[in-house]
Amino acid sequence: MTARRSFTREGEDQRRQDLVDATLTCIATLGMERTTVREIAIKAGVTAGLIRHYFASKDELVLAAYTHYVEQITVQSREAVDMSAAPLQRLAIFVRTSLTPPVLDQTKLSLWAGFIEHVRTNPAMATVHRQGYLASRDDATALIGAVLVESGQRPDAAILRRFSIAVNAIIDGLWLEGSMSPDDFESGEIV
Amino acid sequence: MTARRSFTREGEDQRRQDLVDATLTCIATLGMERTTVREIAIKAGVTAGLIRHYFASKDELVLAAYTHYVEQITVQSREAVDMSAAPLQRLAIFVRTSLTPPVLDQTKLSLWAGFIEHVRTNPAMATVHRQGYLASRDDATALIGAVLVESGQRPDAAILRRFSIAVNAIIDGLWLEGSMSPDDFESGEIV
DNA sequence: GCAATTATTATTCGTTTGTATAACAAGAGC
DNA sequence: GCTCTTGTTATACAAACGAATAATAATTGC
Repeated sequence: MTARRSFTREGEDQRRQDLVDATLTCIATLGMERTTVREIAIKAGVTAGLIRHYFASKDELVLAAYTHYVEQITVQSREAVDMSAAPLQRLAIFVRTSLTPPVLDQTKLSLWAGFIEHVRTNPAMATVHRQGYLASRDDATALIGAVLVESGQRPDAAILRRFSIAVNAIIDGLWLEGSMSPDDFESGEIV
Repeated sequence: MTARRSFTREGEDQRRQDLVDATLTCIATLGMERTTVREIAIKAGVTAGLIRHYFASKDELVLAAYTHYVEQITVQSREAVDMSAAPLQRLAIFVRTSLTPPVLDQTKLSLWAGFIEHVRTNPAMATVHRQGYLASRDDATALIGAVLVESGQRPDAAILRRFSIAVNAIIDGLWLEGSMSPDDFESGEIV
């Protein structure tokens, strides 16, 4: 009588990844408040109950999604940089990558904002965040150090630290403004 | 039988302000997700039903809270600046004010992040946000323009625009990093 | 092919949410 | 002191949430 939905069994890794992707899409488009397990399930093309089969709780799924998000960012920025040539050029590419789509994107901002609250209150989220941030700053520090060496200066640790913080801050700030009100800037003006 | 809570009648303006303040405190400490009308009511020292007597919906209360928040920021930064002397010094104070407590504060970041989602999806919130942002940039533009004039340069509109965007971005970026991981910076290092 | 396994669907549960309504009591006007 | 207004409390309600359980069908191993 009650015609059941037909379904196919994906592999475990595939399903988990589908659910993580659906979660990220959901947070980015709807915001964290309206990201419910039912909405995630719809986006992933499954029913809500399945989520509990792969993740013990919604919080655990969100943590997995955040972890994937952070990893993706660091991997992407490294991939964009490492094959190129001169130090200054590498730094320029690093900046450009951070300030053009798909990194510069309004939905990415929503994603980021949605995670913030959890980062502040959930220790596991905080750990993931911290590691991602430090990795990103290490990358920036290495790039800047290479530029300084190239220009003949000796990379003093304190100065290097200040430079990398400043570069990171400028990128973050421009990213923030660019993502928040994209209509206020012409294409390419930010870079 | 049913001993009722005793209460006193505050004036209308006072009550509305109390509810707005309680809402801001709630979002800042608990995050937007856990900011419920009941929690707000507890923080304001009233029962949940009263909220509907002053605000047609929770969304309307959140909008009122955001409006108050934006106004407070612009007023505070203007108050800190306008009495002082030389243009360059005024700009320095403007920057310093933006990067020291109470503006630089972890809970302020939560507040800000909590509002973001609503700004993107709620037109009324978007309007308030846009006006606040433009006002802030106008202030920065005026300060920078004065500095340029003082240093003998003629304030070209395009250059001025770029400078003010850059200053705003740096402030925002440093504010972001300082608010997010306060332990990573020594006191005063950011400024 | 057939039986065992388990990934997936379907349904249910208790709680919490925003909102609506009813009951009451504090303060104002006379 | 009494009545009237309305700010405030208390209760109720439907919807939605995360989670738990039961039922079923797709796949695997033989």
